[in-house]
Amino acid sequence: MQSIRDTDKYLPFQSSNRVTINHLARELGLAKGTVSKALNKYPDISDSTKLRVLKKAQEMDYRPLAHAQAIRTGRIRSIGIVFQAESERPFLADFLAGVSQTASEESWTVTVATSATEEEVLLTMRRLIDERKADGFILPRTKVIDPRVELLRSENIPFVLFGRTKNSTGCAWYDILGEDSMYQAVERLVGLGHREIGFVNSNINFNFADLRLKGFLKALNKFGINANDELVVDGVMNPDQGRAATKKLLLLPTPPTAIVYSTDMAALGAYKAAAEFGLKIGKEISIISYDGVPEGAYATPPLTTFKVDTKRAGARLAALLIARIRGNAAEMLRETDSALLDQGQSEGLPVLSSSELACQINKVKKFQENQTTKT
Amino acid sequence: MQSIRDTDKYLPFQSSNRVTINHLARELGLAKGTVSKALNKYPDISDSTKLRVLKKAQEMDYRPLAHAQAIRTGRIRSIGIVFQAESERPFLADFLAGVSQTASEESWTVTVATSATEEEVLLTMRRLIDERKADGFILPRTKVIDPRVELLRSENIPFVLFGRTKNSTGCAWYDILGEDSMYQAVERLVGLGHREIGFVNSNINFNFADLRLKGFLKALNKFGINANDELVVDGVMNPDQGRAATKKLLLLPTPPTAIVYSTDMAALGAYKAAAEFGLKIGKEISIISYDGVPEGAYATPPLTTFKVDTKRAGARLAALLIARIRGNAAEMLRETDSALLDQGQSEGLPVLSSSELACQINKVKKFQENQTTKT
DNA sequence: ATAATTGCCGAAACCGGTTTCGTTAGAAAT
DNA sequence: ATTTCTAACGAAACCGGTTTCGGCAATTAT
Repeated sequence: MQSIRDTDKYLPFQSSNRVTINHLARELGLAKGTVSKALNKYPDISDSTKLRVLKKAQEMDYRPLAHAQAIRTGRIRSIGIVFQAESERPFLADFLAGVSQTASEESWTVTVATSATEEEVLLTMRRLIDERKADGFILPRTKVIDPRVELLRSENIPFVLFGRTKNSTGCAWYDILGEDSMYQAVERLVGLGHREIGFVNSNINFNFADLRLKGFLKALNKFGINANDELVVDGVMNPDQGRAATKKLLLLPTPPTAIVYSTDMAALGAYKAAAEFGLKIGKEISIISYDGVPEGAYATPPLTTFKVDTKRAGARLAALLIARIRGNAAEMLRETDSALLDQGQSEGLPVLSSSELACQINKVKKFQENQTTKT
Repeated sequence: MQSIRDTDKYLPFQSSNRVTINHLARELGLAKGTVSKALNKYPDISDSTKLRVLKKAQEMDYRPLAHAQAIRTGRIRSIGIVFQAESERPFLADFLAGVSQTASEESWTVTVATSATEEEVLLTMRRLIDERKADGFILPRTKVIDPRVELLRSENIPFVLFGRTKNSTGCAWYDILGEDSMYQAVERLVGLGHREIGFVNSNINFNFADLRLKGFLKALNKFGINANDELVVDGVMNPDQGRAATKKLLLLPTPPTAIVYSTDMAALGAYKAAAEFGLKIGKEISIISYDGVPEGAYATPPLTTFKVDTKRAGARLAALLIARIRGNAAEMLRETDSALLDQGQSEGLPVLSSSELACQINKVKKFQENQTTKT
């Protein structure tokens, strides 16, 4: 177990010429309690005194110590975010920029931590709660059933979800309607003439995966394409798995001429799978995905994807969380947004029918098998 | 100016079943001061009492409030990082993972903020200092002359640089020897037969840019290639500028057959420039760069780059900063590492000589000019 | 004119820790 | 036996804020 406190000696505490509330009070000839109340806009302080105090405070550049306030108020004005490492890479930078921008505007700060496993995430959150390093949490990557929500609910700590969840009582959230994007992706592909459309989904433990699948199926239904279980793969979280999933779909007797991916990370694997079969993306096989990670724009051909404004997401989440901590009801703090199509060149008219595609893939496969047996 | 405190009402402070030092003391039948001293390993507490207190503390799962300690000690056990938005995107995720991992292990936390401009960065740091939200700072992207260093030095706040700086008195740092990588890049290109080698550098305000240029020039000198000022461009910070810089180099009377880029972000622009001139990267034009951002691996052909272990960098920086805050001398806290070659396919034997390359580029240029005048 | 109310501020308690200083008991020294 | 140390702990001050409570003066109601 970690030691309760660092035992090492610290740098000598600088005598610190900080302006404290005592300095202010002395300078103003007021009791420090009065100064505090004036700054905190208590109703029992006259407007003239409030103004005088405020002016002096600015003049002396007084800023209260966050942790000195916290000891009484219990609030440190800090937003907590615990990331589970690796899995959320593409988001992070813009997301944090959004969060911390809003936080800064309100004189709040952002406390981040990363943990390798879900269990460690919970432990880290517990530590942050116990040490009061955060007043509330933003929870990225909501799961259908999310243990973090249970923890925070039981501890009565405010939180906001990035993504909806199954049991939403007491939950505030911000979410992008990924299911709509999946619907539009299918709509677009159908419009181009595709009829056999595959779907590569993420791990269905994540709530967004559940929703995106629903959006995909809804579109199939709408456009009179009967859903084929074989054309849906899930559990795909990275390019490697995306490559495998794509190959699996392409090796079907009736392969899809177009594939929708629930994330760019999965879709990036399609480029490698396509290359293995000698297929040109945007020609023999069309793909559309979701997220708008920068890697997609640098792939050849550029990936057509539904771009999420992650910075805005971070900003909104921070605002919602602060509102939540200030006592607004969770039910009033729910927002959604839409992802916007970022047109690349990874989808187009089907140049091959499904059976022609199967034929060509078979040819390449045979050829490759010959190659390997020869050597 | 931002209000000194939020005036809004907060959620009612939960009565909080936290175990405080008072509970512990009562349970043990000791004075709370004694308990505190035992936990902090004061010499005037007997070993048996220390042990008894420690056991009870673990048993009751006591964890001191960070900010309650801070009010007396002045230390909140938090590492501050202020990013300047946009410019440092590729690093962030892994970097933060490294920082926060080390921080967690020591029961520290990480406070991050982002600001748009350099000025705002300084203001944000000042706020974090004044409110004591951070005990020290990690400074990413060191400049040759860095105002953040001045600020922290004058305030006597501990800090660690990611990257060296000109005036290094009192500075601790961790850095990757980018100059060595630039040297090796040239060495590699010369080995392949290139003699006309360009260099696209970042903004020379950044210290790493200064060093990388030196490494590049050192290699030219070593391999008997005389440096040509026209072959060096600087101030390139993103793909767009990288494209422009690449075009500029390729349009020279004697264009380089290979170009070294100080960052991947710059090199990614080369793909577009090459496409415009109908040149294949890795064939007619060779490029090598530095950083190892994921976009590079998904470009076609994959970018050959010197990959930096950013997570390790973050981890080491956190460790160094904590050591610094604990009073170790800055001069003892200096580490460097090397980037490792991540072999792609963006460099190869020169298939065209410089003059042949110039010829081909001219042809394409003429053709394009005809096209535009026609329409 | 007196009583009740209100506006406004000071005094002091409080938050949960850390640190200083004093005290006591037992051991060692004389 | 008395004095002197010393080890080990308690009591209380302290850190920089917030919040409760009480009191005084001026206003309003009766």
